[in-house]
Amino acid sequence: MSEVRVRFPPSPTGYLHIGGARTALLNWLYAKKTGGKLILRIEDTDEERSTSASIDGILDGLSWLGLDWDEGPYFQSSFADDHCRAAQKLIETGHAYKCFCSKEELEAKRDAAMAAKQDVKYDGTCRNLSGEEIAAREKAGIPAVIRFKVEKKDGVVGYDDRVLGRIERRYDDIEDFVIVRSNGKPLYLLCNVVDDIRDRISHVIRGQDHMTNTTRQVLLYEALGAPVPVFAHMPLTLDLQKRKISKRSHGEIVAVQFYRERGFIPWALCNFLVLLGWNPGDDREIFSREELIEAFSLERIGKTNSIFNYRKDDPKFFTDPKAIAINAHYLRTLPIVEIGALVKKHFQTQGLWHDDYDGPRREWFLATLELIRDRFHTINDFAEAGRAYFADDYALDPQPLAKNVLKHPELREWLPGLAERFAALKLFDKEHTETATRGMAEELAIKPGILINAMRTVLTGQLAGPGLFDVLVALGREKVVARLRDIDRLFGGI
RNA sequence: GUCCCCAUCGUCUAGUCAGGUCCAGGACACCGGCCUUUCACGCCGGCAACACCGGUUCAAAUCCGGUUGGGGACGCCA
Repeated sequence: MSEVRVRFPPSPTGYLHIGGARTALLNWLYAKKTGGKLILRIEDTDEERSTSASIDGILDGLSWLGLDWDEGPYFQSSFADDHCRAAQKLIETGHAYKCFCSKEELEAKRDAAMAAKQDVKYDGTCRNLSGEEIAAREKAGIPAVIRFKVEKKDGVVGYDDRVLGRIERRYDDIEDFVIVRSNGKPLYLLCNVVDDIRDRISHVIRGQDHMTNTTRQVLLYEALGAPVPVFAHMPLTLDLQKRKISKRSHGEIVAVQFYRERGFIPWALCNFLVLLGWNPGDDREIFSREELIEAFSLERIGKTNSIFNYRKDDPKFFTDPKAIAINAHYLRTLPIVEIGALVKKHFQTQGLWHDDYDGPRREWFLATLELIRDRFHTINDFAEAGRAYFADDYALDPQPLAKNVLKHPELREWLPGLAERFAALKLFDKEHTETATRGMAEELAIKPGILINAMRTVLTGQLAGPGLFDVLVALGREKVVARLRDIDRLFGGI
């Protein structure tokens, strides 16, 4: 068995979206699994829509996801000569011909056929022009495209799909498709095959939306005298209305970049994406890289399209709930130093980072992340719901403020009083702060919960959080005392 | 209209190739309970699906046929 070589060939016409990321991921996994190579090739032959910003975005997205490649990025546009030579060869060997039908004519015919609910295949007008007829048209300066000449014969062309099984299509059902534009630029169908041959691609893993391309491309491989690679068509990812997910209709929610901005852990996103249309055959759903590579196989890719369960404007879930759940799982189970590294990056962009956190305060920093991470869903939560641990400009959630603080005006006395007790404590630790708090509640003949819940809200801005006395220790005496003394500011507005 | 693919809980899916161990298993979400000064985590429990109709068989989610439904493709886009 020769070397496995797979490729990811994005067209740089937008950002990397999760469908593309999923394709890249599966190719990457197969390469890793087999010890093969992943080739990255930018398919930029549509010069009008290709942008360099898009190329950067795709490369950034892949890097962020941790999907590395072994060769490339190659640029399809730099192999234009190969593509043209292949087209020329196809004409010379009788596998292709020039077609002088105008775009307008063809469009008119196609529209008419569609309207009449007829088949819309090319009618073969130029298929059998004589040498003289061709010469005459060329002399007259009529622009021509090059079409592939599909053999007129009974039978089928087919391939053995590693996911779907044997796929066949009758020659009769395949029209003479265009492989070179009238401006001389070869089209995707041809370029893609020529590049895959040159790059010695052994397995083509791509979406089911390419299935009709594949049968035509098999014809090209054969005409070009090249071995046909193994194909594996993966199911598509659809939205709740069962439409293909796309930037145009779904916006940022399908962009890898969006998940990066919202505080996703890169591998968590990969883990979620691989489960859309693949499973290991047992009940596992969480995989380390190594585990996933070990478990992966093309045969376990499903045949059924899956739905990306995202509801626009859902107040509770900003994306597919399962994606969030997987991310949250990683957030609370990854080694805390890994979380620390991710939080550091985010804090740096938020102006919350202090170099101390990598130095003398490192232990405190990591312990605090450990304390609060259990109820967070994304890395961004550390700077939002967790802000009070790292800065003084944290927001107070109005709901708990009303419920836990403003409801008890006596807290204007109690909390500063408690602050003084804390200030006087020999040791500011869990045990002593708890004793002081409960002691005061007893003296006041109130439930300790009143003081505890009030403190949680005042000190963290939140309704809920870790055990309060852990919070006190994490914040440290200085901040706790200052925030409790300053209680009046909260009542100022009433 | 033509061609191709697909069809199990709301969603992701196991089971289908080698029919019985499946009155269908897991996960997410949802609902209830335990734990807890709060919330979350964790644990326990619940709700919830074999698209339909025929056929084959002692036996069908599983095999066969049809119907319906969904998706994809039908560009001088990739």
